Order: sequence, then C-alpha cells, then structure tokens
Amino acid sequence: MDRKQEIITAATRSFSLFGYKATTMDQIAKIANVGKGTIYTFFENKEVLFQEIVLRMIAEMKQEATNVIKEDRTFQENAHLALMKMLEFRETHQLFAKIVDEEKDLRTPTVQQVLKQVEYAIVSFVKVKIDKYIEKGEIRQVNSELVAYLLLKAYLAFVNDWNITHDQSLSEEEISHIIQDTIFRSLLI
Amino acid sequence: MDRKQEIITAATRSFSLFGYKATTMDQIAKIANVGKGTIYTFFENKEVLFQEIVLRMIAEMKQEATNVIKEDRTFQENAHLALMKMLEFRETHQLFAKIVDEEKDLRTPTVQQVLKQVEYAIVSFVKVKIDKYIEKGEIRQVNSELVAYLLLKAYLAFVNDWNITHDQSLSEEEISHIIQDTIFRSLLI
DNA sequence: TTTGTGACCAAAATGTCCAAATGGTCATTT
DNA sequence: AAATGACCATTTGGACATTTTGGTCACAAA
Repeated sequence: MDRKQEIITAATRSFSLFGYKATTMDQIAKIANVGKGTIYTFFENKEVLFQEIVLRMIAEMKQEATNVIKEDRTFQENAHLALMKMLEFRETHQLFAKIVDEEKDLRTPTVQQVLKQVEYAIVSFVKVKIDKYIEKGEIRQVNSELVAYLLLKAYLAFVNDWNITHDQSLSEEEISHIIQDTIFRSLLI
Repeated sequence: MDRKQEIITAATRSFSLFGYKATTMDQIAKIANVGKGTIYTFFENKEVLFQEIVLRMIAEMKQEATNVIKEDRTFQENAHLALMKMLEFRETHQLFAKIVDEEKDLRTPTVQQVLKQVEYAIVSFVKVKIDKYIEKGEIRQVNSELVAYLLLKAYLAFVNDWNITHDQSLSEEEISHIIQDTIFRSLLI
C-alpha cells in the first residue's frame, strides 16, 4: 500500500491517542510498518508532519461542512446544520485544544505560525459563507471577518473552555441553541 | 497600626511585584515588620492569604464596574462599559497582570484556581445584570448564565486575542459595534 | 538508479543527588 | 493573651549522569 498514506494514518492515530510530545517518530514508523528514515523522505520533520495532518483534518471538516450546506435552504437552517456537523468533531477539537495547551510553553515561532494558519483557514472559510448570505440579502451587512472570528471563538469557548470551570460539559443541543439564540439571530435582517 | 492590615498591605505589594510563587512568607513578614508566626495567627496558610487578597481585588473590580453603570442607560451601554472596565483591570492592576502571566507560564495550581474565581465573579456579575434587564422587560428571556459567559469570552477574544494574530488591534468603538451587531441585537425584545 | 532502511549521532528530555530555600509549628518572650 | 523567630520537615532548584528521541546517511533492496 501507499507508504505515505500508511504514515499519515499511523501518525494521525498516534497524535490523536497520545498527543504531540508523547508521540515518537519511532512509534509512528513501527505502527506504519515502515523504516524511520522513510518518514523523512515524505516529511521534513515531526512538526511538518503534524502540520500536514492538522491541515488534512481541517480540509476534511471544511468538506463535511460544505456537503451539509444546501443552496435552497435559509441561512438559519444551513448555519444550524453546519454547526451540528462541526459538533460531531467535538472530541477532535477538544484534543487539539489539549495539544495546543500542552505545547503552550513551547512558544517557538513555528508553532505560533501553525496556529495562526489554522485560525486563518477556519475564519476565511466561515467568512466566505457569511459574505454569500449577505449578498443573497438573507443577513445584515456586518463585518464578516469579525463575525467569523467571533463564531470561532464562541464555539471554542463553549466546546473547550466551559469544561475548565464547569464539571458538566454542555450538550450539543445547548451549544447549538445558545449560538442560534444570540449570534445567528443577530445576523438576520 | 493594625497588624492584620499591615500584613495584607505587605502581601499585596509582594504578590503584585513578584507573583504568588516568588513571594515568600518571610518576605511578607519582613515587609510588614511582623514576626512570621504572626501571619499564621490571622491566615491559615499562604494560599488562604493569597485568596483573601485576590478576593479584595475582585470586590474592587465589582465596585468599579458597578460605579460605571447608570440606570438610565440601555443594557448594551452598561454591559459594554462594565465589561471593558473589568477587562481593563489587567492593565491597571499589577496584581492581576502578574497573576495572568504566572498562570500562563508557571501554571501554578493556586493561581489557576484563583483565576477561575475571577472569571466566575465576572460572569456572575454580568448574569445578575442580565437577569435584572430580563425582569425589566428590556431583553428577551435567555439563559443568562450562558449569555454572560459568551459576552465575557467575546470581549476577551476581541480585546486580548485579536492582537495575537493581527498586528492592528481593534478600537473600543469597533469592539462595541461588533458585539452590538452580533450579540446585543439578539437580546432586545 | 531509485527507494527504503535502521544503526548511529547530537541534542533534548528525564532521572538522581544534594544543598539551599521555604512553608508552617511551637516553646518562649513580651 | 498576643507576638515571635529559631527550628523542622518538605520542597525546590541546580549540577551532573543517564536515557530517549528527532533527524541523518551509508548501505541494502527493489
């Protein structure tokens, strides 16, 4: 089978299971049934491999979100469906937050660069969707970049931060409802 | 002068200057011109002393936020002013700034716990205000705790986080405007 | 010739001491 | 009765030894 794909699969499993630091290149090579050197023929180093995997996950989520959106539905319906779809990845998002937090002291510019990139990818994606509905006249003319940024931060707050200070995490329905009730509602004409 | 007050003053200065971990009980005793044992006749231990001091800061924060609120203003205006005032504490109060820094790169458990208390205090404060305006009939019947939480996180995102990924920070007017446009708007009857 | 590999290396992480520092106590002083 | 600081048990941090790990490359396999 394709060696690169084997490596990506193994690395994804390992990073998801043990986090970034606790995953070793030897481990990935072993799981992928590949020599360690082989990994380095496809990926420059561990950081780049991780980055590649994160980028793929984002691409997958973008795809899923896109699939769920139907042109003939209202903004509210599509926004709700897209949000619920994203909440299906909730555990992945929580894990990612954990890894980022775990690596907080590793304030290397490279790590920061990746985070910036991830944030930009998500915000851009959401911004485009918002702009489309503004053009359609379904929602008000707002600063779509700021709204996209707020949506991301609000989502992360309810999915990740809430658990830090509360021992019962919010259900998907509660998260969807509160965002629906505040941000989405504000955007309607 | 009152020995307890001397201790509190000395401890506040020391915590503000050096943070929690780097402040020693000997140091506090020396600054307060008091025997170390005396501290323990007023405060059970270092942690309790620290909490007492942060509690005083929280009380001050609440007071300042309360002072900013005027009954004849709209909910949006009051909420904005109060939240901005509380977030400003990071710049105006050395103790708060020091604590935030220490939580970020030392991860001191006591400091983490105390910061949770600060967050809880702010959210509770905002929640009470929301409830009052719900009763007044100015805003819709929403889950006030979740809305308060969202408001705090939204302001934190725009006031603090935005600068991390963008080199131009947002003006107070821009922040006020975007929150009005995305959250406050949905709350109005 | 091209692709894959694992022994090898420098660097980073982890473990091990041990002396210095620190939180907390309590017999003694005021 | 209130205050104190010498004292103690525990923790911390620094120096050093040991292990682990990311990354390389000479060599093997295809």
